[in-house]
Amino acid sequence: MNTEHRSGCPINLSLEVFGDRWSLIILRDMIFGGRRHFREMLNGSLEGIASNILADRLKRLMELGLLTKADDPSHKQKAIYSLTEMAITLVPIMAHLGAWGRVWLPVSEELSIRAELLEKGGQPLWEQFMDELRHEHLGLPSKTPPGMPTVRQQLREAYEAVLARKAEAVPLMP
Amino acid sequence: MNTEHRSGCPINLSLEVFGDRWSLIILRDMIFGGRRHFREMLNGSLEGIASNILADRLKRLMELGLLTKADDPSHKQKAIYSLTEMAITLVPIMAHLGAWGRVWLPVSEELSIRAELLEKGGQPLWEQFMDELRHEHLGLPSKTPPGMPTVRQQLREAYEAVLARKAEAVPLMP
DNA sequence: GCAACTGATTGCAAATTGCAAGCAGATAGG
DNA sequence: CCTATCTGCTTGCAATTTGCAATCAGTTGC
Repeated sequence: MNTEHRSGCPINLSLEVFGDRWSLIILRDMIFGGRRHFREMLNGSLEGIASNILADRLKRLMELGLLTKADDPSHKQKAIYSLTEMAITLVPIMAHLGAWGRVWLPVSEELSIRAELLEKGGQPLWEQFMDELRHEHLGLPSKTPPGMPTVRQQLREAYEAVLARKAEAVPLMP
Repeated sequence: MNTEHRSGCPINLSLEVFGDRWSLIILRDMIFGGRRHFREMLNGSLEGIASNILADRLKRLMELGLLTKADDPSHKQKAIYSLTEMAITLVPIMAHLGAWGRVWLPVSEELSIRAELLEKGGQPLWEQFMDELRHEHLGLPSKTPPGMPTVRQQLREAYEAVLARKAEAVPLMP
């Protein structure tokens, strides 16, 4: 890991970690999209990341301690990437970034519904989400009751509801 | 302003605004360091920004609507840069970034004391700080009582207290 | 007059990015 | 088997961005 830092300022050091155009996008897809494999991230990315950049950033994020990599038992060449606690605690920052972008930037409705939900849910929802991520990526026991819908499910359903409503309002095949 | 976006996702759009190594550093120095002039930012920057990059980013941040520029009456070639409301509402994000960096990255004590104070103060302190920034940069009437120390003063005093304590513990000139 | 200061700009080498193609090994279907 | 597809990842190359030093013209204080 690179130990040359521009300064010891917390904001600067945070920027050195994900102050580029791709690192946070990758983490976003892992956190909110549940992606764990190279191809999933490569093909599922809305923004169209290039494979060499993805490989480079995954390596870098591992060196920085935000991700770990393990073999996937289902396929000998498949690797599963997991978030570390360090990355999971980015959830509040993601929520704030989304909330800020929703106010000031030309977001699309279907892609911003998740940010809206996350903003309205506030700290308690973020805590529940981080708990779920710890269960999913670190194998910790989840505190979420079995019957309760997961945060990712809630986000997904809200997203699909918007899509359905838009499809009805402006039908592609009347 | 560039209108080509990679996607309408709020997080992506936010990253397109300050997903680089310098934009947020400049805003940090303006917000927390109170810098308003080109030279102040150029020479005062801990991280050593180059003048062409600074000029480019100031221009870009103006085009994006985060900064405005006005003539300084005291010097015909001097320009004063002001934060817009859009930039002022980044304070909570800065606070979270600082808090995260303080936990996970090798921050220096004297530079992280401000992040610690901002974290402990929470939303109420951020609101007061944003109110002060609106007064300073937008000319709005401040709601802060006259006798009350400003947030920037508090941050500055805490920073200097740490410096003084460290100087005593490890004196340069015994 | 002149040095210091103002917000920049320029030229150039180095690093980073984006894109397409290609890689070897693993697996699935016929 | 045999081939087609999938796996994570690498390579080559052009285009862009960055970092650094030097420079600029106008302004100010002395």
